[in-house]
Amino acid sequence: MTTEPLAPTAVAEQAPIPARFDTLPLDAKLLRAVDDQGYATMTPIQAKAIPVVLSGRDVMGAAQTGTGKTAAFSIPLLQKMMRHENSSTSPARHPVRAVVLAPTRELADQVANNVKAYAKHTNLRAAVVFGGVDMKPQTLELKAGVEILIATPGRLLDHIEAKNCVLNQVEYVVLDEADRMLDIGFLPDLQRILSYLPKGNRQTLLFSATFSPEIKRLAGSYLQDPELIEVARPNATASTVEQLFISCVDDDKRRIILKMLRDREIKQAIIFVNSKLGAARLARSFERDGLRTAALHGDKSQDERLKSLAAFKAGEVDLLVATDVAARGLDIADLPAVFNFDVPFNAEDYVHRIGRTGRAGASGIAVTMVTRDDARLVGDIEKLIKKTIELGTVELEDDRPRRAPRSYDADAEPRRPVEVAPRAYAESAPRSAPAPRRHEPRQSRDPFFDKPYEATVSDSPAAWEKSAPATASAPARVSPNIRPKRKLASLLGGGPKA
DNA sequence: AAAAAAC
Repeated sequence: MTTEPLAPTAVAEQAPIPARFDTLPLDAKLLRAVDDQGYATMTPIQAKAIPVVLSGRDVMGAAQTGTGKTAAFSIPLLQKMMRHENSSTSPARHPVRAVVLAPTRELADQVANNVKAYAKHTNLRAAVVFGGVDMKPQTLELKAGVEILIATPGRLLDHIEAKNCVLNQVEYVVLDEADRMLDIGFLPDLQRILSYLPKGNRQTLLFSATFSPEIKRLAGSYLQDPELIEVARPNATASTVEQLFISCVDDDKRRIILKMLRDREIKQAIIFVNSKLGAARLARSFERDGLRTAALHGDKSQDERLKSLAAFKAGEVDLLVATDVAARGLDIADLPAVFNFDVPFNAEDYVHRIGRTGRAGASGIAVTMVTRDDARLVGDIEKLIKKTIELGTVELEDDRPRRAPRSYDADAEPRRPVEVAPRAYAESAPRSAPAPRRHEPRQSRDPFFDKPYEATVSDSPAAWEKSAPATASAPARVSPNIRPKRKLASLLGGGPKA
């Protein structure tokens, strides 16, 4: 019996070599499309789920945000459907065989674009239908024949009842964001849709990053002999997202966000709020601050919604102020940060909101503004994700008379008193180098981004202006990521109105 | 306390 410790190298964990897509029994047309997308190796959920979906089993799949769930169901789905692939132009030869449901229009659109990309070398046809836009173009597409139909529930029912599509040959049903699709708000529509599908022989696939025990139980009644695939504990947040709570008062939220954007040199961020009106107002406020801002919420026309999202994805705006319409599924490449201006009412929504950053292995930061009234919601979140999140404060340089402090934990024993000045979170940085952590996208779209920038800890507009590198050739910049349309001093002077 | 999803 030896007690000799193993050499460190001997116990060092060998990272498993990720399996490649081309080791799977997939048609060359699909492998080519996957390769076209730039993917070679599978994520854990893909490696586990694809063979099971191919085997024909029902699946309930849980994996963290940003780990490739869409590909995990759409690639094997297409593979199975290719067995009856045909090049006929007759609509009758292209009956709807797969229905994919998503909880928001933008997500349905995104999923459809993904499915179309994977299907592009096949003869399978995919289409998306969602509300808020003219039905006619969708109707024409449906009548021309579509094998894979991606939809939001309401508009799909509209088309079914208008007899624009027939679902009596559907073999596959996918619920993306399945726990949302099964919750009380969607369940009636979902059940009606399912009532139009043939009984029996159907493969059902449920995917989400969050599954409550109740939803899991409910989901079981929609599945036959399902395989439960969990590559992480359900409700786990992505490990690539650094999370932070900031104890504050309502009046300071906006300026704290501005300060953190600047101190951490955050290029782009989604700011989540709990109401449509709040989103519209906050977006206007950031706009007045001179920041390139777009709003995304359900009171906007669908045209405006799609434009806001497209402008944000294109980097034409830096801030997207959104309600929970943007909480789930949306894939915005290399988004460096998410702010919760309001703590979400549902802890699950917190997981999804912060999952807009830190996707596909990129790093991200998620900052949640917490007031005293939010104590219970914060508790719910930490319980759900089984994690305690660092709670800090951000000092604003501020001469204004203040109301009595009402920040979260103001009276309690400070839980984790942290000064969120730039250096407080640079754990890896030595004290002598108090540089703020930078959240660089993998590919910088901003030629100014890597320019040296002297961070300041001041929140005063005057100091903010001073820190801007002004040259004759380049316009004055307050930070590499925030481009003022007007002088900030004239905008921020006096701070926000109560 | 809200949002989302059909017209």
